[in-house]
Amino acid sequence: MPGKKTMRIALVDDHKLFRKGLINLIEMVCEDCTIVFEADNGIDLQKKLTKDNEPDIILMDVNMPQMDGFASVQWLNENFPLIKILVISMIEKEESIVRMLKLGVKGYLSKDVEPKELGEALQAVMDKGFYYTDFITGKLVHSMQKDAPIEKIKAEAIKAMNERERYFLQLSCSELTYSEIAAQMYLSPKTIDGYRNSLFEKLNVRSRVGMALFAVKHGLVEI
Amino acid sequence: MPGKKTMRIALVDDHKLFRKGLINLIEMVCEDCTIVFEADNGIDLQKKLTKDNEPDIILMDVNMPQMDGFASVQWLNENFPLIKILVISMIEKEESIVRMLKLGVKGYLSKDVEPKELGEALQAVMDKGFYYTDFITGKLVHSMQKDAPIEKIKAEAIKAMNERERYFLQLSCSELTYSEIAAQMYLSPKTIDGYRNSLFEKLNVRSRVGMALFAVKHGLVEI
DNA sequence: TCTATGTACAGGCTTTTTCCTGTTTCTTGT
DNA sequence: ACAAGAAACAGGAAAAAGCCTGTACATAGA
Repeated sequence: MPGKKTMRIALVDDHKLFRKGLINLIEMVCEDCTIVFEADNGIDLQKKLTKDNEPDIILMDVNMPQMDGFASVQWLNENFPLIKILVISMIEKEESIVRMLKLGVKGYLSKDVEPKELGEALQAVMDKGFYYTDFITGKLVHSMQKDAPIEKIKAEAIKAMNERERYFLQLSCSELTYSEIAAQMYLSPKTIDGYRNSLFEKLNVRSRVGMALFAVKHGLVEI
Repeated sequence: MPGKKTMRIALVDDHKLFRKGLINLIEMVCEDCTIVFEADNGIDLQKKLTKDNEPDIILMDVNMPQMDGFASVQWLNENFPLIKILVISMIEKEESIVRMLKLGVKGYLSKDVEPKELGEALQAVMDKGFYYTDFITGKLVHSMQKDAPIEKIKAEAIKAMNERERYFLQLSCSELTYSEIAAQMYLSPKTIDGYRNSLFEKLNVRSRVGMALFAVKHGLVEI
């Protein structure tokens, strides 16, 4: 075994029993690991975490009283951005997983993870900075894809637009007035009136706000 | 070796030499694999792919003349949604990778992949439906995170809002007129005027469209 | 008690948006 | 050559949005 430098770990979970079990596991699978401290929730974490006892990795629960995992991760991002966070949760809802990943956590494990995998996860987070299982990756990819499939009706509406209309739609997603848009497109404001009216009908909206939101929702404009 | 049913594979790549090399590789690492056909690009694929020779997996290049990988995948999604697509590309730009993943490809390999890994990838796609390496997952996660971090100024703007303002902002992201919003909030339209003005200033926008786009961009409202 | 602050609201005004009903011009199919 | 449809444009007008200034009232500090 190569002499790896010791890994400093902290736990945030409201179930004391689970925490103790986890500590046992960690000590089993990882001889170079030190448990720096334990906390019951985010509030408790804020009290116990100081610059003198910064862990390398925090094992974080999601559901906790007072201050949950999301809030805790956010707080850590702002105050201790270098600490790597590994979520250990019973929640396997795609939404939670994706939300946590967006917050930048380095991994997401189920609470009934095998001890062996826990060790691998810790090692991976230390060595390459993250540990994402196939399950998590699958959720992630799925969540990316699901906002792609547009309902058929809308898809047709979008197809019904031509290039000029698309361009007009883009410009409408801004703080330009229609007069300014007209200038930009080298058209009369009255022509812009026509574009707006036909798009309102095609997209089934009643106002410029509705039109802009439609465009954003369906990825027709980047914001 | 368990008797796996034979795996039908097709290749789409404009480099004939590379295709031939790939076929050799596949035959080396996978004895149950059959090459159904090869195509030079998407147009050629459309000609050669029929209901009688549907492969299980298509190995797809990204850069190709006439009809590239993106267009080809899109066409396949619409016409042969069951065929699994494994991208083999020299392009490792995050944007391309993510775009392909959004289109639903089952894996993304580099052209200088080891033969062994190619075999594993094929097997994984057949068995569990996808094959995502750490590299790809990393790109994916990074691309999700990068649109999350809100510039500090904006973050402060968001914090500066109170509950009522947030609610007003939500209602503004609709086709309701301000009068209707006023009714909804049990306030006078004139008060709504005030809300709008203060939000315009806080969020640094000049129109309701700008305000709505801000809200969407920063996840303050779901659309 | 005085004062600053925040919230609700009004009048009055300009600009922008939205919605009509037309005209002209150009292209396209027959 | 001619009808049909589109794209560009106009006049006119109502509704909505946007922008001032200013008042009333409650409430939290000093």
